[in-house]
Amino acid sequence: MTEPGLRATRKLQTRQALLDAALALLEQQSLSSLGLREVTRAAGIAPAAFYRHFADTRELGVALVHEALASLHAMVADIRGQGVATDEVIARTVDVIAGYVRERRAHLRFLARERHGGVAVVRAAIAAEAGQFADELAADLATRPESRGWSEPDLRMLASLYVDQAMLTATALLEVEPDDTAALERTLAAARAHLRIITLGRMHWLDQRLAL
Amino acid sequence: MTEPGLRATRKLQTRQALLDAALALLEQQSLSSLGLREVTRAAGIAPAAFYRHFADTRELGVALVHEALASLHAMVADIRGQGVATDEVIARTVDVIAGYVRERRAHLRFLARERHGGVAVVRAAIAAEAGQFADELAADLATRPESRGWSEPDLRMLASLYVDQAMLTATALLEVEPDDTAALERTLAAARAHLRIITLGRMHWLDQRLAL
DNA sequence: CCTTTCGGATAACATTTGTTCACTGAAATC
DNA sequence: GATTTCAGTGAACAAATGTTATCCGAAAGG
Repeated sequence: MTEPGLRATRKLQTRQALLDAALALLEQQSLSSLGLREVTRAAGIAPAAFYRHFADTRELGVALVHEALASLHAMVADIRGQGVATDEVIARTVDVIAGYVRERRAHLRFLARERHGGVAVVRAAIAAEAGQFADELAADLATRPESRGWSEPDLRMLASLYVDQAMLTATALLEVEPDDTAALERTLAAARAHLRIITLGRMHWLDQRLAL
Repeated sequence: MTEPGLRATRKLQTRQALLDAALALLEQQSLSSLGLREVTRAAGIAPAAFYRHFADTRELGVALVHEALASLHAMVADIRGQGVATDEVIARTVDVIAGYVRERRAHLRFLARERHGGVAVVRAAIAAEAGQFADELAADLATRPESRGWSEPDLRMLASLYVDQAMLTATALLEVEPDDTAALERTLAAARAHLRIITLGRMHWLDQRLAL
């Protein structure tokens, strides 16, 4: 394994500057309207230098997807690592989401905006990562005692519901003004209630498959 | 009440041409990158004529929101109008959503894209309409026998969960190729399962408020 | 130490953009 | 029937865009 090299690290620095500048600009617009010159101007480099790192703003968008989800992976691993009781899981999950919204607001806004945005490759990148998340969660759910009797596809289905719901909670939190504590608590309460309904449904999934 | 007038109807026609052209263009990009000239070109009128109808492309976006949701209101009223048994509701709901995706694909894609998109006024317009939907649904749920014992805020919470889930199902269907029947059926099955979990959770909401 | 590599700067280009202004001609008003 | 209203045209503008080619200088490699 070789050293990074001085030139390579400098290159990574300006690449990061481009990503940071783009992320800041994307709080007020979407990727398909993000201009190449706009980004280089904000990053403090010449327009032509952009091509040393990305061919497109679309390609830059894909890089942002991976950057945004790298930190999220670690965070989720944190929850499922420690074995918590079921009644704590809901509270802890919502707290973790809220913390992520607080700390990585720009990243999350980008994901929410581009998940159904105008750039196909970015949509695909996000969908792939979200699917992987659901896979990981399904594998984790399979180890829990509550999942006795659950088929593998059903667990995957449940996991995707949780992932979707987490994303929904996160985007709802994005709409809340960060210092509006009343609205924040209202949103958090709704998120907890939604999770509780899903958990209740999960508990009774095997009760009466045909009776419903 | 006066007649529409010949000139007024002609104006409405070109306005509609602008909306149609914009909607077509927005299948491959998002509103914040939609150009005024681009729209007028596709609609077949001079760029300057745009200002006779909208001040902005943002304003055009808001008009599109209302156009998209007008037809949806009628559709939802259709479901809740006829009293169907609970076990049919899930199947019918998913069918209606699937039908809407088939018939109003472009409108729905626009809504999904701009719900968290880069244009604040459009986001606000969509959020307002979605909230109204949840209100209507909550009022409808209150009349049903299954809702005995539910508080009003809890019904509102449940309604918003249903609305969110419907939107999620619709956007999932948008990602499916229209002629890929296998993928379509897979997506529909997942949607039905998700709805069933929520419905099960709803049935047991009052069971054990504190036990969870 | 000399040569190659390569991230970045500078300058120029053809296009496209939003907005304005004065205009035209047909519908509406009196 | 004369006059006013007004949706749409055509031309012009300054500004901004993506992309290319050429050059510079420092790091990397021999």
